[in-house]
Amino acid sequence: MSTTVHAGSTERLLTPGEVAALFRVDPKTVTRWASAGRIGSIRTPGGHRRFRESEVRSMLADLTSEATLPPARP
Amino acid sequence: MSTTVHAGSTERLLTPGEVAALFRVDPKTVTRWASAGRIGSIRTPGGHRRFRESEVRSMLADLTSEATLPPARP
DNA sequence: GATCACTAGGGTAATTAGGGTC
DNA sequence: CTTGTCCTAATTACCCTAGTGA
Repeated sequence: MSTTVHAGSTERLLTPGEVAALFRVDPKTVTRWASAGRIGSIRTPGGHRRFRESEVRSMLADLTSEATLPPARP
Repeated sequence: MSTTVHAGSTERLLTPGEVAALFRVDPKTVTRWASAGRIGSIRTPGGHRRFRESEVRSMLADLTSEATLPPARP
């Protein structure tokens, strides 16, 4: 089947180990995220998982979103 | 110059426990710093926090220059 | 065809988050 | 006002063996 895999697939896929290194977690944890549906995953014919780099980077963009810097007073 | 954050994915991350060990405080205290916006943090999909090593080192450097600087001698 | 690194899967400890209190 | 400690629930880390990927 020649599907339209040519257009938007310039997307780089990351392995569980690579994603784990970016988040500073164990590769098994990344697998658990995929099983829980917290992160999109693509399975190889053999059952291994691959993750979209753009999606992973979007999650990492959550920098300093804890507090909304209140008016600093001296 | 200031630290630019546009390529931050290659940044090494530290766990709350590691940061706590560096500052000699309780991990709970590190969590409070993050909640107060005193330190930047990245959240894993599971809700756990990760901290940038470079930022932590900068804060540690500030502590060193706080009172450990004797009169500079020529 | 054979080798090596990585991954899936399950099960059990260790960390962390969150609130409340001193 | 900041820190340390109490609790419970959730998330994560490390153990193993077999299969997949390159």
